[in-house]
Amino acid sequence: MKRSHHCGELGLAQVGQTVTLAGWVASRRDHGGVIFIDIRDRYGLTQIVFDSEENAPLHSIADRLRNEYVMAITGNVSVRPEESKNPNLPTGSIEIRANALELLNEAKPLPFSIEDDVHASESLRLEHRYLDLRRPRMQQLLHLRSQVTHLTRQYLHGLQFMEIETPILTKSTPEGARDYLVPSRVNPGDFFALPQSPQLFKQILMIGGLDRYFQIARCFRDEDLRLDRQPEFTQIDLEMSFVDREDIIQLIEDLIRLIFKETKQIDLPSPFLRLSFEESLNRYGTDKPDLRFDLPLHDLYDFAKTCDFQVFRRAVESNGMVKGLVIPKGAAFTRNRIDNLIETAKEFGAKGLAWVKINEDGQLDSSIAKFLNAESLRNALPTAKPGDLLVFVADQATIVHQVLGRLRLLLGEELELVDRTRWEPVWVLDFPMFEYDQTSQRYVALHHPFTAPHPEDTPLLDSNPLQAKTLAYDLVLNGFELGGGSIRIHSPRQQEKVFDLLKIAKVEAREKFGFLLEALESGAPPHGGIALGLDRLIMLLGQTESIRDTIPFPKTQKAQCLMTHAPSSVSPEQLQELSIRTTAKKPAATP
RNA sequence: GGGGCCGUCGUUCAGCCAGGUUAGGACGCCAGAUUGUCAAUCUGGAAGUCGCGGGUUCAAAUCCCGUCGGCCCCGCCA
Repeated sequence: MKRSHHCGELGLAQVGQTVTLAGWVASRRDHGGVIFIDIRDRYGLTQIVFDSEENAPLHSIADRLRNEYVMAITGNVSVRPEESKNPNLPTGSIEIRANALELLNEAKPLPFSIEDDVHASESLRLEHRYLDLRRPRMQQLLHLRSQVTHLTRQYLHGLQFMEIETPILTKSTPEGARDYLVPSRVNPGDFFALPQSPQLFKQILMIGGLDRYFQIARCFRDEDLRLDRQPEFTQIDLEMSFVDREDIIQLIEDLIRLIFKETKQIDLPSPFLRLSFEESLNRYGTDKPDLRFDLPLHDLYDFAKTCDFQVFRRAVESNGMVKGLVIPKGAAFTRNRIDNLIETAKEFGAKGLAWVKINEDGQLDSSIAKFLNAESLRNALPTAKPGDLLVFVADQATIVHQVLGRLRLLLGEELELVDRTRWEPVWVLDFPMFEYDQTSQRYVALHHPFTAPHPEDTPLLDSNPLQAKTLAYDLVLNGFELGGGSIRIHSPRQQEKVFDLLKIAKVEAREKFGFLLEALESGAPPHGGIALGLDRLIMLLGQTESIRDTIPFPKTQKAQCLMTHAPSSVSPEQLQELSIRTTAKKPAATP
């Protein structure tokens, strides 16, 4: 029995036809003389009727059907009695009156039932992912993912991009994330690394004259997991020659707008908003701002400089800052709630959190009342209204931004300031080239060491590297970093200078990136590119709360696969063949 | 490496704070009934070493310590 239709397509138009459907028993309602079976496949549900008066032998076979049995049925498409139509089901105005049934497979009782509002815990779902994947919601997300990669390929192919694969077994590089290592059997003691990104290879491709490259690239980073972070993830990775920053921004904006329009009928703004790194940090305390709500950080430098509150004055006098949030209707917060807010601020790294309530009558109620001059506070925060709560953090800039940036997000959620129907893409531009790392006493690249500086900032590499800005760009959507890229350095002299500044010794640079430096000396075109996090894009587009829902077989927070139980120990023979001895306490697997 | 929440029939929860009945509900499962359901219904039934180990106690799901696992966060993620 071969299926003639799928389970989501039959309607009144097919009434009278004999059809064959195949799928899983989604639900079974046994009324004695008549049995209703919902048959499910990827496309939908269709109700099958087994009537003992019409076909007694078949009815008694159907009596054996249980949830998730796999079957094929043949029958006639019939109009349902008017009062039995189901408006909630796309196929709800018809049913199939069965006249043949082939039981293709049985299923034992399941650990959880296949339904969209899952009651099962996520670990149970991951352990039995094959069942979880039968849920329409999971299938919908994977379909969305497939649609997005298809649109991307179509769009980029249309623009003369070539899809090119880069190695999965590659070279470990210093800096950046921890590498996943793969031992080389034929080179005892040597290791491949799985790529954190195809960065170097795509630059080499440009030098190779391939001009426009893209790849739906799997990337690996051996770092701890988060809600939006998996150790293996997928990037829409591309690189172009003879382009400037604007070309790439345009190209990506068009792609993202196309994806949102085609898959969700959402019109994203054109052009996307842009913020400099500095503006973003000053206003939102982060370089990945969620712009679905306002609640900006207010600078209180002038107020702090002249106020009587020592903590504030000392902060600005020692190169720190004082910033605050104006929390709408916050004056109604109980003392307890404010205390909790202070605790949270401390957890985020603040030494404390000063607060001022502006009561409805305009009177101030504050933890620092005796130091406050109401007049100068009003001047400093003209937008603050009666009924608001002001909170302040005084510290070094990084702390102030981190604490207030996170409080902003927290309050945005708690006070339901976030408009979930809004989509706020924003480019964050002009990142500094370097940060100074106190622990290692050296500069570190904010983006990566191949990022080109602004042409007008090039002299700063010699005079004041921390002031130099790059031609990097991050695309942020609703507070999630969707991707980032840059125009790359194509001059070998400039690349060496950056390695020098990063204190990557010449020998080391030659050893790790020698092929790149050499390639740069062989006629490298100006080039640049970007990588977009596909999983996060699907997570946002699909409006699901975890990146794991967008990946068919994700890892748990301990980077394990609950279904296959990977990673696992291997036999001593395997290890010996690879010239590897482990110091782990765990015994090796027995063969 | 650190902080927080959680772990009880197949599943999901209650019980734990204040130790003491036969550890209870719902869904699922099994059997029977049932010709218009679509969360079908009705009747009956089976099902739990309370994550694991140790301790306190006359007595531990409950209190204490450790450990394992899941999730969220910090660090980390150029």
